[in-house]
Amino acid sequence: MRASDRAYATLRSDIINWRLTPGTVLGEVELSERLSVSRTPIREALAKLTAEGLSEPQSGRGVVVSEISLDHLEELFELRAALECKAAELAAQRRDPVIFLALYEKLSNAGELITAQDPDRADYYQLAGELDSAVDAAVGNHYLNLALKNLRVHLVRVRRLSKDNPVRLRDAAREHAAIALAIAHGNPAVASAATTVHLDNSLRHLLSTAS
Amino acid sequence: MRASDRAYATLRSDIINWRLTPGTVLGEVELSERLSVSRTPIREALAKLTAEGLSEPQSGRGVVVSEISLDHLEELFELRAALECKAAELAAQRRDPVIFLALYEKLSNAGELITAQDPDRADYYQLAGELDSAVDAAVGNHYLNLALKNLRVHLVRVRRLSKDNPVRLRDAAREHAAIALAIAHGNPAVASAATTVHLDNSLRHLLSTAS
DNA sequence: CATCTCAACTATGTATACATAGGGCTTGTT
DNA sequence: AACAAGCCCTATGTATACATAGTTGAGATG
Repeated sequence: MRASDRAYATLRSDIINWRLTPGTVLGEVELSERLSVSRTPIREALAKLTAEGLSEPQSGRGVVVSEISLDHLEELFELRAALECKAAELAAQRRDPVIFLALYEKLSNAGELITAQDPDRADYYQLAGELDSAVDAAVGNHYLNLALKNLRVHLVRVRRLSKDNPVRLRDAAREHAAIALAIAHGNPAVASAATTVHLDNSLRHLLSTAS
Repeated sequence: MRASDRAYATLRSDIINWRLTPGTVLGEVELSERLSVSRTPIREALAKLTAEGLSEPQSGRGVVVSEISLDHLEELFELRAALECKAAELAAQRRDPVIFLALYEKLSNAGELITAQDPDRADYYQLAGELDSAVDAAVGNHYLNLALKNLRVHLVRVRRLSKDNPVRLRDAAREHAAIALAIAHGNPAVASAATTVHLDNSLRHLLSTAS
C-alpha cells in the first residue's frame, strides 16, 4: 500500500472520529513526523481530504480541519433529502424485490440490535449501511452514488454532535423498514415520501438533542 | 499564482474543451515538460482532477482522462434532476423577487443572443450561467452548491457530444425564463416542475442529435 | 512459429534540499 | 504606553534525486 494512502486513511479516520477536532491545523511538517513519512505523501493526503471537504485551505496558508456545526446540519439535510429521495425513487423502479423484502425483515427486527452491550451501535449502523448499499446497487447510477458517498462522510461526522438514544434508534429502524418495504413494492412515490419523513424525524432529533 | 494552480487550470480547460480526449494518458513527465514545471505541481493538479472526476486512475498506474459517453448522459441527468429541482424549490422560498424578475426579462429576450455571429453561443451560455449563479446565491446552501458545481463540470463536457441548434436554444431560453418566473413568484412546486420539464427536453434533445 | 521468461527501461512513489512568502515578535519612536 | 515598522523564523511551494514496480520487448526453447 502507498504511504500517501495510509496517511489519507489515518487522517480521514481521525477527522471522522473527532480525534482531530474542527479547526485543528494540519501542518505538513508535524504530520510527516507523526506518521513517519515525508511531506510528499502528506501533501497528497491533505489534497484529497480538502477535495472531500473534510479540511479547508486556511487563508492561503496551510489547511485546517473543516468546521461542522448545527448551522451546517440543516444545509446538509437539504442536500441529503434531494439525493436520498431521488435514490429511493429510482431504487423502487429498478430493485430486486427479494433483496429489499429481506432487508425489510431484518430492519423490522432491528430493535433487538440496540442493546446496552453495544454502546457504539455498531450492529445497528451496519444494518443501516446495508440498506444504503442495497439502494446504491439498485439505482446503479455512478454519479448519484458518488454524490451520496461524498455526503455520507459529513453525515458520519455530524452524528457525534448529538447523543443517540435507544428510543429514537428504534423509531429510525422502523422508518428504514418502511423505506425498504416501499422499494420492495416498487412504489417510487411512497419510497420517496417515507425517506422524506425519516429525514425530517432524524433532523428534528439531532437538533433537539444536540450538545 | 501557484504553479500547481496554473497546471490544474490548464489541464481542466483542456479536458473540458476536448483538447484532451477521453482515454488520453496523463503522464507526469510528459506534462511537466509540456507545461514547464516540475512533477510536484503536476501531481497536485492530477490529484485535483481525479477528485473532480475529470480523470481516473488507470489500473494502479498513471491516470487517464475519464470517459464521457451517452451511457453517462442519462445517469448524469438523474443526478441533475435531483439537485436542480431541489435548488429551484429552495430558491423559490428564499429569493429576492427583483433579481429573478430581472432575469426573467433578460431570458425572455434571449432569442436575440443566438445569432450566426456567435457560433459558440458564449452570450447565451453566460446568461444561463447567470441564472445558475442567482439560484445558487438564493439557495445559500454550501453543500448543495458544491454538489451542483461538481456536476456542472461534467455537463459542460457533455455539451460537445451534440450539436446545439438555434431552435432548441431558443426553446431552452423560454424554459429558463419559466423557471426564473416561478422562482420570482415564490412558487416552489412550479419552479421544480418547470425544471423537470426543462431537463427532460434537454436530455431528449441531446440524445436525439448526439453524434 | 508461438509462447514463456528474463531483463532492461520507463514512469510513478518517496525523500529531501532549496526558494520564498507570510506571520510573529521585538524594538524604536511618538 | 501604544502603535508601527522591520527583521527573523517557520511553514509551504517547487525542484530534483533516488527507489521501486510494472510493462514491454527480445531472445530462447518447446
